[in-house]
Amino acid sequence: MKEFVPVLKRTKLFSGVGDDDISTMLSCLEARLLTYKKGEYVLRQGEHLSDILVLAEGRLHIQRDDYWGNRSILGHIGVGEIFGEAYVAPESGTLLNDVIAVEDSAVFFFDVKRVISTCSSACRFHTMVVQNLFFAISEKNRGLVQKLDYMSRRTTREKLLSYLSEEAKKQNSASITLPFNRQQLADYLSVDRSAMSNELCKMRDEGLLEFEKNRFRLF
Amino acid sequence: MKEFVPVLKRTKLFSGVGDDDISTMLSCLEARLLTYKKGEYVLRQGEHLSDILVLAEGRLHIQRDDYWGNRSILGHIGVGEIFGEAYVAPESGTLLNDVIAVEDSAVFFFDVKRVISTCSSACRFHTMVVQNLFFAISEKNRGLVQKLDYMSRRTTREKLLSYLSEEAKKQNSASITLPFNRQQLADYLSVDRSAMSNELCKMRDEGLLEFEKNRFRLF
DNA sequence: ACGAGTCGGTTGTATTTACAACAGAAAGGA
DNA sequence: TCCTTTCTGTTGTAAATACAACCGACTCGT
Repeated sequence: MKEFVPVLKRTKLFSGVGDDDISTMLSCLEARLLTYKKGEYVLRQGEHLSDILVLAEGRLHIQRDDYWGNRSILGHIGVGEIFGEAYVAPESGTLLNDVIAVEDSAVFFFDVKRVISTCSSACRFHTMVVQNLFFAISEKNRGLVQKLDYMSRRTTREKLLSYLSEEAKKQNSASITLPFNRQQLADYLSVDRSAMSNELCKMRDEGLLEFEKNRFRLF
Repeated sequence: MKEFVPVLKRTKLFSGVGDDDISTMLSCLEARLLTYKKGEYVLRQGEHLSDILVLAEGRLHIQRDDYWGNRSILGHIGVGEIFGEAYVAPESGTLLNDVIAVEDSAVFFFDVKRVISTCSSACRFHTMVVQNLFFAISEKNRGLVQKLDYMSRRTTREKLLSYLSEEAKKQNSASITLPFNRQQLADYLSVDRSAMSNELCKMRDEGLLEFEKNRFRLF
């Protein structure tokens, strides 16, 4: 478990906490480290959860199998990311998605009650971890609101424009580099890739923007 | 300010905290109470925010004016609700929406740094408030993920089915009562009302469900 | 240099949607 | 009761979308 302290140190959850203090907290929080082989389920839709999770090693997919068995991948979880935090409230409903290891992976489990109950003075940095957690969730929340904003637009063009103009605002420039290729962008905005590609070209022909690969410039 | 203690007592933020302790905490947290006339802005898109807000009195709209000045109402805030929590992280971006008073309103402002830094022993319940806040945001987070799930569907029918079946799961019955009328449901799912109405009737004719007003039964 | 695989753009068609306009039913107030 | 307003369903049309199929450019490993 100690071997992952350097990894934890770089996570949002333990940001600003020293190695020794992280080690101490792992015991204090009764952290558990579970490992998964490629293809195994880490979390299953419909379960209840009372732990905050942090990926220590490997890579995970967030996916959903709908009504008719169609599988869709909603997102990825990389090393150091926090997840599960949306389901740990006492009155919270069950998990809405599956989480699956796409590589051999290791996951830290922290009982949420221990995390948010500041304990004895032994953990000097416990308060900081609580704050880190709070801010991490807050930011995630904003990201979700943001995405909902894009997704609530009716047409592909509107979705693209709202996404691109927001990204331009964020990167503070009319020239922006997207973190997606076309397929990923289409997935993110929940539209058809070819229709989106088509729309992008129309917008370029109308002089609204230009692009090359994942670099865009807005006018 | 004290006059709103009974209101605060019933909020998620102060759930489980006694009247006297709430009064104490109002000072300790340096809470500010601001009032707004009908039509005034409480928050403006693009601003930064470092406070958690709780509506003490009145009613607010969350709205967005898009590119071309089209106004759309994204939601309502009722008495006792917490808002603003998605924007208070130090690295957080600016507000994504406007918040406007649709009635004369009163709003509590709590500086987030004070809220999540547990103070001296004077505030016995400070830890509980931090936990309350955490769980409130966690639940909000789940709600957003849920809505994203509906919205990521491509067709109106799929959106309806995912929403209705989830609601049936939540209400633990095939007969469910929706908290929306048709227009509100259409707004929630970001689809056209008449198209949705049409689709609902088609689904009824196909024997997938039946409904009367906002009572639905799934088959 | 070769072939496999990935990526982005294009096209055509069937499906789905938005939008506008209208009508009947229900609710609520004067 | 009558009038107004709100809610819901219906229809037609123009617009937008999904989907499938295909093509060329590019990358990468051998």
